[in-house]
Amino acid sequence: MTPLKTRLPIYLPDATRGVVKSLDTNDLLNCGVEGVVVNTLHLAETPGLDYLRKIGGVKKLMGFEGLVVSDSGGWQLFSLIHRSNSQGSITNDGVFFKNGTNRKNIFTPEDSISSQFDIGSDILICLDDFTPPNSNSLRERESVERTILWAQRCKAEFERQVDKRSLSDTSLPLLFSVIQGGFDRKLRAQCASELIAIGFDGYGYGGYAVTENGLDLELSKFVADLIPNDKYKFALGSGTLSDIANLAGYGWQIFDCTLPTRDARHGRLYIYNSALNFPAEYVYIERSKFSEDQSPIDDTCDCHTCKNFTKSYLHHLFKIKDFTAYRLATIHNLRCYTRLTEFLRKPSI
RNA sequence: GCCGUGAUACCAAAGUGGUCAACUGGAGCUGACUGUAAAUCAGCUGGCUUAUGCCUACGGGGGUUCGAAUCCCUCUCACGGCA
Repeated sequence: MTPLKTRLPIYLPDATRGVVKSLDTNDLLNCGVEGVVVNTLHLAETPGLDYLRKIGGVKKLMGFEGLVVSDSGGWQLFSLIHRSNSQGSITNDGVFFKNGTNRKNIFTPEDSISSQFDIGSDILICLDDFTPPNSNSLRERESVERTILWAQRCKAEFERQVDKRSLSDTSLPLLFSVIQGGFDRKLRAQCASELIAIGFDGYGYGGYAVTENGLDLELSKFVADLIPNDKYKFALGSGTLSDIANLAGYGWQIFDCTLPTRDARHGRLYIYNSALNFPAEYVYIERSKFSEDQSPIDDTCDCHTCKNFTKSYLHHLFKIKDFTAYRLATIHNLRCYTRLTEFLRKPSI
């Protein structure tokens, strides 16, 4: 297994379509962001896998040399299917879905893996069967069985692709699978042990871990403990700053979450120390009380935004809806996340 | 001075006899967002108080009517035209 060249824990913002919305790769590096998560399904749609293969993958597309994880695309399909009912269905063969031209497509575990090779990511994720939090036990059981079945097929396809592409041992990407099972610990344990038996480089915390009361911390710990310590532990989709601090304490090492970037675009900015103690106090930058505020968003922050601009200016940019507002806000929120992971990497005294 | 048009809640702007405490924007206030079809979405924004309750409200005053933001008279102000 090729070890990751980065220190852990690490937070990877979501660059679903090959961009962390409103930022370029220089911005990412300046925020201390060392990697991103891209989405297989979205990239397959545009710019397309043929093109990505031709130019040498998404890193070339983005001009980014850092760590790239590709998500399988399963979550999107299920999310779309659940959201807009009857736009698709899930079977053991794969996921059937309708695309923009109303043609019915199937997306299989094999499709997902070969697509991820075209994308050229460092970490590939097996297609898994995502369940929403209100799923019944029958559905959860089905999800676990299918996730295991698909993981086997993904691993087989992974090995096929390695041969086909004549990849050397040093250039092999990592393959992660995802532990499902909802809130049922027996199912989680069963899913984990069967996936571990198949053998992957890392394991993800699957499903929708967040409830009305936020992240289920005890379950997160339980699932982390199911994974051997010589394997990577990826808490998919998590979380808030305080979630990540907690999850890292349980052994989770890799995180991705849309929250900080989306919050930024929606004008909800973080104060580092406050945000660690969830529920956090936020700077809702569009509030009129900031219209003449000459201080930075967070005076403990060393990001480009805080070092150079006042809340007053940010407020103004948001009010006039200039794109720069979203960029500067995203830079700040991301820097909060990298500050946290940098802090968590320090050996505790 | 005469003629015309207009004056609606913080701003803009609907409404021209009852279903209007008043459409809709903006502004404002609270919030939401966790493997991104999200530069998005929700609630509130006259007062008392939280109720299928009362009070005060559509420039001021007066009138018609069972009932007026809506009709009439008058005053004030604004804009346009003619002197």
